[in-house]
This record gives sequence, structure tokens and C-alpha cells, in this order.
Amino acid sequence: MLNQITPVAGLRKGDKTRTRLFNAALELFRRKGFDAATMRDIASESHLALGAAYYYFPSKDAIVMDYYNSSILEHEKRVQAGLAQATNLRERLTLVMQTKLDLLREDRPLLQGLFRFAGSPHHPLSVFSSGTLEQRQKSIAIFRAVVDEEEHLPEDLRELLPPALWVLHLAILLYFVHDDSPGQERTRRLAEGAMALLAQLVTVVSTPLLQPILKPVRGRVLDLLREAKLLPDGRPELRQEG
Amino acid sequence: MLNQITPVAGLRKGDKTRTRLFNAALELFRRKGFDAATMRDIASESHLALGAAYYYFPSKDAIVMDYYNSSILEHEKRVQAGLAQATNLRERLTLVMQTKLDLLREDRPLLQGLFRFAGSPHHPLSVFSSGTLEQRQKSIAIFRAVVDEEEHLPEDLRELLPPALWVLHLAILLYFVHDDSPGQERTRRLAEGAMALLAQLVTVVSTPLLQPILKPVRGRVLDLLREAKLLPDGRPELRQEG
DNA sequence: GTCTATACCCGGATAGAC
DNA sequence: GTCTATCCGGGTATAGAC
Repeated sequence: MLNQITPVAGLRKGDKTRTRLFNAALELFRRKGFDAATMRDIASESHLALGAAYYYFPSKDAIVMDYYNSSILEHEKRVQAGLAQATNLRERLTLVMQTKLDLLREDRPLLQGLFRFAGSPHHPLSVFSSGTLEQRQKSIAIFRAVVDEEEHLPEDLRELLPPALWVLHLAILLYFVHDDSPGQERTRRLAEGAMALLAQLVTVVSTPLLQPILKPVRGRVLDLLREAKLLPDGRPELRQEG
Repeated sequence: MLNQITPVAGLRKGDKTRTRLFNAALELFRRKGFDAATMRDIASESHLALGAAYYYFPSKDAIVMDYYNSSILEHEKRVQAGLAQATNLRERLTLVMQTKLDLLREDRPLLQGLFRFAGSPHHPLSVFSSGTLEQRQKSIAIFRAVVDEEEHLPEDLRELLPPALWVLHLAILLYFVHDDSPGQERTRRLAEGAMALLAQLVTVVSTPLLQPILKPVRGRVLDLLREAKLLPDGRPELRQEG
């Protein structure tokens, strides 16, 4: 099922309209891309005047923000539902990536809108900005939940992996957007292969026997990332400001 | 010196105007960012009417395209000039990254314009699109020149490193754009640390004694990247279409 | 509270005179 | 080669009907 909002029963009447508007917006973003879908399009597609659309959403960006939120919620739900079946790290990592790709499989034109602000540190819609801090934390928490299923992980790895996976997932989504293979099969295989390699890497790096050699190396990596404020000292999220 | 065009002697008279326009545009892009600097600003800053600006550049994007080109040219020049002094891989990698950061040290607001299209596969200005294929190849060639200074590299690594470094340099630039530390010192240290780690990794991975173990692993990585068309089968550039 | 119609404004782009 | 005038699309604001 596509990522759509279905109205919760028994609310203000405008909620139904808002939902219709939101879904029409998503449909148009998907079909024509973020830019090409204008507020005028969205309004008329949901049989509303332009002004009415602004009654429900203060801006075009606000629609996208709602989309972020619902995507993350849905991702969390699907990962939670699938975690029981996964028996090892590789499967769990594959699960978290594949569910995301499933979720967004129709949304590639929309994701362009997501990436367009990634280089603008102060834009409220940038995935790295303070405007999306909450979403970022929620999204990283999904990866953390997956990592935490794993029992024998060195502490530093446990800290590093969730934000690293979040960044990796952004990279995969960037690839996904560019992937014109049927059904984006290439992205699927890339994600699966990458997760298999990563799981193996984690296993090697966690091997007790190798700790004397590897711990210092990990230490250097962690220090570098901490100095770059890509890893916080204590807090789990990426740095606050983009 | 900042990346500016100085008019080559003895050309058509309009060339001087074009140069003035281009430099005014860069100055405004740097000061106000890509969006905020309008064609009207640029024209008036160079004491031209709006229409005249369009006589020299068919679009705002075209100015940015010129900027790409001159940046890459300048980067190549600086790397070439510095290569003689560098005595090992780590120094050479550091050189290639630091010269780029030096070159772009005032251009962070402008780089927003560069990243804004990264998620739009068909946009002519996207760093991944076919519209910038030539620039991409030239830029990757700079990294290849650096890698080729190294003598004892396994063939597959020699193939993998240039595009990988190019992508890594994009990531560092993305960090750079977000880095509000004075003089972007954090980015400098991150780049330096990353290059040191990478050089060490390359050394380990190239150790003849470890080849029986590591060659197959590299093979898996290479296969994955080739299947994803992130590495071409023979040709040196990244995949043609974004 | 819900919605329509219309107007505002900006900014990229173009036409055509000089 | 340079100008003025104009077009056009699209995000946004708002006055006011119901």
C-alpha cells in the first residue's frame, strides 16, 4: 500500500477535506515531481479553490513536512512488524532498508523535493537542518531499534551504527531517485549487497579476538567523527544545526 | 586567490563585459546565495540592463555551469602544481582535498546551488546528470592523476579509487557547506583525518601478504558497484545518466 | 469554520527598438 | 551590444461570501 493518509473516524469535518488535499498533493508530486506540481494543481485536483488549500496548509513546504512525518511513522510501523521474523543482523539491516524502499517505491519524483534542500543548511525542509531535527531523530531511532536487537556489539559500534545507517540510507535513496531500472531493482540489489557486506564488516569488527587491533582503529574513526560533530558526545542524534 | 576569471588579452570587446558580468554574479552568489541573487541583481551590479545579461548568458544556470568549469580547471591546476611536493599517498590525497577547499573557501553559499539539483536526475546542473558528464569526468580525472602517482596498487583499487574519491569529495563539500566553524576548520580537520585513514586503509588493503584474504572481499565490493552501474565495465567515468 | 475569487509580487525569461 | 518594456508562472495574501 502506498503511503497515504486515511481519515481517522469522528473528527472535524474539515479533516476529510484536509486528507483529500494531502493525498491529491502526494499524487501530483508523484506524477509530476515536486516543482511541476503547483499549489494551483493541487487545489484544483482536490476540487478546491487555491485559497482553500492555504487554509489547510500554510505553505507548499508544509505539505512535504507532513509527508516526511507520515513516511517515518509508516517506516517505523513496518520495521517493527518485520523485526520478529529477522534472525540476524544482515536480515534486520536488509529489512530496514527494503521496507523503506517499498514504502517510497512510487515517490521518487517527490524525493527530488527532499534532496533539493539538502545543501541549504538553514532551509526548514533540509534533512540536515534544525527544522527537521525531530524527524531526523525519529528516523535514526528506527535504525537504533534495529541495531539494538543485536546483542554482542561493542559499545562504540552501537553508538556509531544508527546515524551511520541513517546517512547510508540517504545515499541509497539518492541512488534510488536516479535508478531507472524496472521497479528500481538495481537499488534493491545494491541495498541488499551493501547490507550483507556491512553485516559482515560489523561481525569482523566485533570479533573479540581482534579487539586489541581494531579497537584503536575504531577509536580513531570515532574521534574523527566526534571532532567533526557528526557524532554527539552523549546525545544520540546528529548535530543539531545543519 | 579566489576563483575569478581574468580577461585574456585581445579578444572581442564583449568579452570584457562578459567577464565583468560573470564576476559580479559570483560575487553576488557568494554574498547572498544562489537563490537570493537574482538576475536583476547581477545585471545591475555589473551596470547592465536585465536584457543585456541574457545576451551573455542564456540562463542563470549557464552562469553556474561556467563556474563549474572554471572551478574544475583551477582545481586541476593547483593539484598539478602541488603534486611534486607530496611524497606519499596520504599527502597527495590531502593535497587534492585541501586545494579544493581552498579554492571554494568563499563559495559555500554558491555550493547550495550546486547541491540543490543533486536529487534531480535530469536537471542539466545536477552533478550526476548527463548535462555535467564532461565536468564529472574531468573532476574524476584529477583524482585519478593523484592515485596514479602511487606505484604499488592493485588494479581493482586503482579503478575504484578515483570515482570513490570524487563521491567522497562531494560528501566533504556537503559537510563544508554546513560547517559554521571559523574558517571551516572542522571541514579541514575532517578531510585531513579522513584522508589519513583512507591512505592507511589503502595500504593495508594493498599489502601483498593479505591479498589471498582481501582480494575476494574487494571482488565482492567491485561486483556490487558494477552491478549498480556505479563502476563502469571498462570506462572510467561514473554512469552516464543520472 | 470552510471556501471562493482575486490580487500581489517576485523573478526568470523574451521581444524588439536603438 | 545594450536598452526598455513586457510576459508569464507560481507561491502567497486577503477580503469577504456562506
